Amino acid sequence: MATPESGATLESVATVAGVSRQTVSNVLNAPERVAPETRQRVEDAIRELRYRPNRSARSLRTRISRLIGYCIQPAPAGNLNPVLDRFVHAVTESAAAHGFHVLLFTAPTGSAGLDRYAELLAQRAVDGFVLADTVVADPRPGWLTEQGVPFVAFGRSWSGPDRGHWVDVDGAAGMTEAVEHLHAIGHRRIAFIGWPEGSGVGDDRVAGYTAACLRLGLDPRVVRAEGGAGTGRALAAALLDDAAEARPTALVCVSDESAYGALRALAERGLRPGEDVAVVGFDDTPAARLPGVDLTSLSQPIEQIGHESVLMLLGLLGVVELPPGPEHRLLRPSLVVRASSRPAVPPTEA
Amino acid sequence: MATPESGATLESVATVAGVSRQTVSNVLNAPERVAPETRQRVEDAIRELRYRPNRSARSLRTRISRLIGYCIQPAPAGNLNPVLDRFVHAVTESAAAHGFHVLLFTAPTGSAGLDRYAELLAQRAVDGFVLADTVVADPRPGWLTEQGVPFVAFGRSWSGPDRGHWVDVDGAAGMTEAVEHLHAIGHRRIAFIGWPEGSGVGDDRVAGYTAACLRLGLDPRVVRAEGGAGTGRALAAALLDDAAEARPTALVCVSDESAYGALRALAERGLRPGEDVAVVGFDDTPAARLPGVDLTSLSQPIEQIGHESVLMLLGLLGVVELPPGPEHRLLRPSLVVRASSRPAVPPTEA
DNA sequence: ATCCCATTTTTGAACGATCAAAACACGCTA
DNA sequence: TAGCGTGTTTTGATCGTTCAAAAATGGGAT
Repeated sequence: MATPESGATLESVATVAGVSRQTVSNVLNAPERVAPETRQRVEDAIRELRYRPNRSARSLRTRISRLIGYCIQPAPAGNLNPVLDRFVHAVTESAAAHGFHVLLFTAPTGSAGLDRYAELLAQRAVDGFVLADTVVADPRPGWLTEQGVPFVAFGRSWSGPDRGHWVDVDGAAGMTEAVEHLHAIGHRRIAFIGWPEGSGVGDDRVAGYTAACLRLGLDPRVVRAEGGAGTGRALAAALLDDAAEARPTALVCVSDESAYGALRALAERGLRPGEDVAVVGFDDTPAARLPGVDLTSLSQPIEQIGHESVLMLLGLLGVVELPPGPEHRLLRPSLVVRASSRPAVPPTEA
Repeated sequence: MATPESGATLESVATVAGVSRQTVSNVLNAPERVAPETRQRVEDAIRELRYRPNRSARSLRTRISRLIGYCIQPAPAGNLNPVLDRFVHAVTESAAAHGFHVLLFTAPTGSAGLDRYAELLAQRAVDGFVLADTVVADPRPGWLTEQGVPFVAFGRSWSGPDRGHWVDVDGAAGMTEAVEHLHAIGHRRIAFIGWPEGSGVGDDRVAGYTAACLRLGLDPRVVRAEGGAGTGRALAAALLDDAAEARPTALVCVSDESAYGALRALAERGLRPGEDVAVVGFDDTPAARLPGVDLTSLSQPIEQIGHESVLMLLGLLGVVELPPGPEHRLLRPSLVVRASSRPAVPPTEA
């Protein structure tokens, strides 16, 4: 019948191979200690019985669960950010390569959610955490550091001391690249549509834009407001309704969402994206590549971030040797040029 | 210092409370067997020591891991389906209410991925599975049933015998509601933009559309092709370029993606959605509610599906008593009416 | 033949919980 | 007083693995 016979244990494998428990265990955990011939016999028995070590038993003895905790925040309604989706996938995949799995849980945001982390630790359900959705003044990095819990965050801690290990995207570098691209195809009046000061991520991106402008001898022009597509539309509208000689020929947006708003503002004025006014977003959301949208955007190397986060965490856990680098990694986003900034009939320059 | 003192065990709690291990265990698992006064003393000790049962130890003894396996498929590039995101969240939340957590893993699609499921089972890492992304001829329900593994699928098995427990959305009912809505606001020539025959989900939706048309005395008109937004645009274009008296006044689309394509076809012809031609989609993706899109769509009760899936699975596991219902639940989507089908200046009818 | 050392294998104990059954306490009846 | 039944608590065994230390094995040197 060849049922999977999930009842195989170390003991039963040992019996079949004619050795003791511990020898089987050694074949799995320290093969070099076992004589080659014995090893072969044991491996055959393992295959024959389809043996897999029982996770709970192993975890009980070693105090390592081989599980990584990952908290999914309640997604705000109408959120079209599939970035975290890809991130989770990458984390899961990278973890699997080392026999680890991801344990999902939910928790309220802010310090109210710390209980859930504490609970999992007390139960010894996880060995460490990967944090995403980190926000300004996030209590988690500090708390976890205090507790001595291994963790890696996707996103710097923007306020307070920079505690713990993290991997992040260099938003400033990305925006600089965007400005340089626009400059290269002829644009000279490039404005920035951003968020209010105080959001770490937003400030980082503005900084990259401003630096690039200054370096290229352009006047930085930044407008800011709280919000998504709706706000982007309003901010863009104001810029586009400027007198013709002051009106920007290119809009760099802090996010794809703002950029969608900006595109709408263009459409309402009969302006063609890419031809009359260039638009660049950030995140490279799936909608950006839809026909008829075709938004130039900065793509985050999400898969790599997930991979590096896991590697860093496994390093902290002593599962792999920690690469010699620093406690953090800053990865560059890559500019994906589409129609919204391409054809570049270069605007006539004053 | 009040460190979390994660070293508390049954034994240490017992010592503090002046009772034996087993009594503490009983307080947790069968409180009615313990004298009220003793119980109080034990509960105090538990609080004082911040004791939480060690998951591995418990799981080793009881053979229940309190983990639910969930496989995330490699998302196809450019996938803008946030439905599964919400589903995972709902599953995680519902599971937490019963002390369960979700274990994420990845696996290739098709029968090549079954190994990963087998591996987790052999390790006794999970108690059962929640399946999503079920497709036609999905090998998983059959295999899991054969193995006697508890599982619940989001989505019927459309081909072969209907094996196992599932929760699904009644696509036919949704489409019927869409047609009735369009009929009520005056439309008489309602066409359907669908997928080729053979996709269970697509066929279900067409069936609902056709049934409604016949009941209302309308001529069903179905066009089909493989694909997403691009295809939707092409199919809609063909319909809209019909002679005026044959041209449909409303388009019911098998998915929001097709609907976005259809909207684009309208725009290219200077037709206003909702006023000249009504459009209805399916899924209520976030983009549907964007200003300037405003697509009427059928919203799937994802949270409820997640919740019911977990409940059903826990029933199979004997954790909660199985509700008396059948092996499956079919939930109705709800129609969210937006501008693309609203103002209904009713088209003049022949 | 004896002893020593390095290599390989085996034996008890432990991880922290629950199960099954035994022991204890107490009031009631015969 | 012995015996019984009910309610409460404790004791020993066990789940499947790994750790630590002990035991066996096999040469080579003395």
